[in-house]
Amino acid sequence: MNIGEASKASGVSAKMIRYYESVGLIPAAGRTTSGYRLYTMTDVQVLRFIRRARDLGFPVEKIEELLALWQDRSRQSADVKRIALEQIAGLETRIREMQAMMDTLRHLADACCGDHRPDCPILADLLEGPQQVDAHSEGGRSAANRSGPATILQTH
Amino acid sequence: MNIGEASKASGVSAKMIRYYESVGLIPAAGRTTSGYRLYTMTDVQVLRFIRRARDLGFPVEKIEELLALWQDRSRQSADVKRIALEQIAGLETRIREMQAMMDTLRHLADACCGDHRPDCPILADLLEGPQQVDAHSEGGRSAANRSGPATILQTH
DNA sequence: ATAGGGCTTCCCATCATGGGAAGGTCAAGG
DNA sequence: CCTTGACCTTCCCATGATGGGAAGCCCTAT
Repeated sequence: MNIGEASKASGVSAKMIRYYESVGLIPAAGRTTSGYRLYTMTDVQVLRFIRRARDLGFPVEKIEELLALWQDRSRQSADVKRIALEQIAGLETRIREMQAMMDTLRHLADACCGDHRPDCPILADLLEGPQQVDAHSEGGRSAANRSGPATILQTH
Repeated sequence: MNIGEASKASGVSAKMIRYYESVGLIPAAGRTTSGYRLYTMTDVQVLRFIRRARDLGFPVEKIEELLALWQDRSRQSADVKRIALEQIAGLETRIREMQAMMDTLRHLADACCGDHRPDCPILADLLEGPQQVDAHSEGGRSAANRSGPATILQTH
């Protein structure tokens, strides 16, 4: 099977298959005499494994561990579960951070009348920083590390 | 004010201040005869604006728009609100995607006994793909584009 | 004068992914 | 046999925001 067919069969782009090979996530594929990579159904299975793990947000580094465990017949399911739980925890953290941003933004957007006038509490907040506007509504400004050294997180 | 002081006063690292200048988010700072950048309190205010917007997850591109609106006295608050709502929508989407991943993972982790034995439903799922295990529990496998061309998203 | 800390620019790395160029290969049809 | 088009190869570049670090200049206090 050429790389294009393996790509279609696995849902992993040819570009990424080469990349995974280059970083050692998968072993170097066999080659034809003319240099074309060759794949077997087993290789495709591995690629599908990788794609599914990526779909669950696992970074390549973790997928390496997962693949190793998969190929280790004497693995302990506890090891797999630990990796999954770590991934869950990471996702949870990032979700919480984004949720905090969203809450703050909603708060601000709600306060902005959004008409032709220039006055805007959103800009005011960005300019002057978090004001204690409203004490009862869940602390007013819990969101997004609004005070302190701000671990800014990747949102793109 | 040197860049170090501006950095401390604004909470933006010197590295990032130079970067923001290089990409045109802020105008080139004044310089001493020896080439040191110089900042005023106004510059620091802009940097703080940027930092707060980053804390809310706005990409630099959007911050450019926000800064332009801020400096436009004839702005319409509707424009600011639109940008904020777009940001909220983007956050919402990413949160939903991650939530779907998390739900799937939790499902799998719950099914994994996590002991010394090698049998592991997590690995089984990654290998064989989404099985219709359980019809009643919210569709069993709604998560993470588990079928179809999978727009894989950045989670790091 | 010298030491130490701050500043400058420039390059590199991240993480996973795509785009594209330049060139070799293969299969089908004229 | 040769051309065409689809496929493959490698290599370089870009993304986005950030940090690390090197080499070298500047400033201030001892």
